[in-house]
Amino acid sequence: MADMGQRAYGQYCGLAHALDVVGERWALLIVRDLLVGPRRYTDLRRGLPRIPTNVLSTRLKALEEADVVWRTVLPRPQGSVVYELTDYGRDLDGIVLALGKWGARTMGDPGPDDIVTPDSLVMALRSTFHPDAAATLRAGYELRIGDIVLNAKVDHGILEVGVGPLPDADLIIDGVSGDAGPVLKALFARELTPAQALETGAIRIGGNPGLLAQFVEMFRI
Amino acid sequence: MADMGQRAYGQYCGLAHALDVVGERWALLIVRDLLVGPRRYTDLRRGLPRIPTNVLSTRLKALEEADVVWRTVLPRPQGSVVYELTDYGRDLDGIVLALGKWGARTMGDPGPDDIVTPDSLVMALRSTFHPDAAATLRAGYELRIGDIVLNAKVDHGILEVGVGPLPDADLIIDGVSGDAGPVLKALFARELTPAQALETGAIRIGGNPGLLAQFVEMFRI
DNA sequence: CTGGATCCCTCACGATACTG
DNA sequence: CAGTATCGTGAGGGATCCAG
Repeated sequence: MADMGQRAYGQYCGLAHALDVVGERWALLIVRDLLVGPRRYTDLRRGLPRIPTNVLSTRLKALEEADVVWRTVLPRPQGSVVYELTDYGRDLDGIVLALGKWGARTMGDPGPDDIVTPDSLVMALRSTFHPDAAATLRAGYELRIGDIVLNAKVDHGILEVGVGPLPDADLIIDGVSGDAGPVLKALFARELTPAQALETGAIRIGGNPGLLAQFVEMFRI
Repeated sequence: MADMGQRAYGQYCGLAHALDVVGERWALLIVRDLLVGPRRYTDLRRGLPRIPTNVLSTRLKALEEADVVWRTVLPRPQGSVVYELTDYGRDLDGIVLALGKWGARTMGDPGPDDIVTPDSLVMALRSTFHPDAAATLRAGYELRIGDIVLNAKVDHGILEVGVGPLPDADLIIDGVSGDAGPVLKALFARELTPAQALETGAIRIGGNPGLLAQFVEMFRI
């Protein structure tokens, strides 16, 4: 803040101010992970392996000062530090989802060093969800992408996604290969039909197979 | 693009890719101005006085390559270069508006060197507009902020804003002083009532004064 | 082990001058 | 008008180190 004078955009404008707050490199990716839930410093590092630790701590401090992020020291038994979004920070939810959806439309195939993280997948599911295609549905899903396991519950147009398994899932979708990310993207972008994905072995399913077609219907890039 | 490998976020994620495209410094401010209309290189420089010219040309090239921006050379009589958004770029409209609205909520008072530009004001009006407060209204407005003149037309929940006067405006609002930006923000944030603004001389109005209260009703930070 | 701080190096950005 | 060229600086990248 103190040294922001030199790098400021010099405009009295809501967008310029927003970019002062969350426009710096890595900031919105930190927010993305915190939108999934409170995270510790080490969780954030794991979710953002390429972020330098000094940048992470600088961003967290700036976001805290801007009232986007909240830093809590858990009393006991761990005394550990937890970062979570403030109400103001949580108001970025729709923006992050929309920007992720916008970016997904021109996302090619992953580079050799590109990774997929649990938190980014949670947000990817949420950002591609079409409530109207789920208006009359109530079901639970478990997704396995590489070694990531997600749970998703749909209840009449409302989607909830989290990290971890769903024991009583109605449908289990298992992206078999290492490139399960592109497979999921191809399904959501309608470049691949569920039938093709099953035939080629790109995915395997468990539970009620009849739910797969509608599942894919609910998500669209 | 060629040298993006080093600076990439290393994540196969829609948001990360969006940030690769429009996440660099100045990029979204360029998009903001282009959302108002096609602009020439010099127009963009005027709207973003603090941007280094090499950064502007670098961004424009990258945005063009990412299919966000379109570069046209007008045939004649001017042969001048015009930048405009592609359909894909125009899909950022809602995101830019939402981010601007989000940022406006924590925007303090302008710094001594902060400026207000016509394009940023157009977007500020659009981002704070509440259609439901204008559902049954049809009216035209002319706003004068410093030496900036804007026109706004409301037609049953639809708002259109542009740069320039509106000869047959139903209401003319004139922010008198040099800090007309904060006055407008105070009005939209409900920190100042229209009556107070008139009494203190912060604004003057022409046309039908009865329209002022509803005008202020339509915009809210 | 978590939650950082510190160091060095490089390149993106900022400022300015200049050109077709 | 629409950029390119040049050069200095500081934010970001990468590795290591340290306190609780």
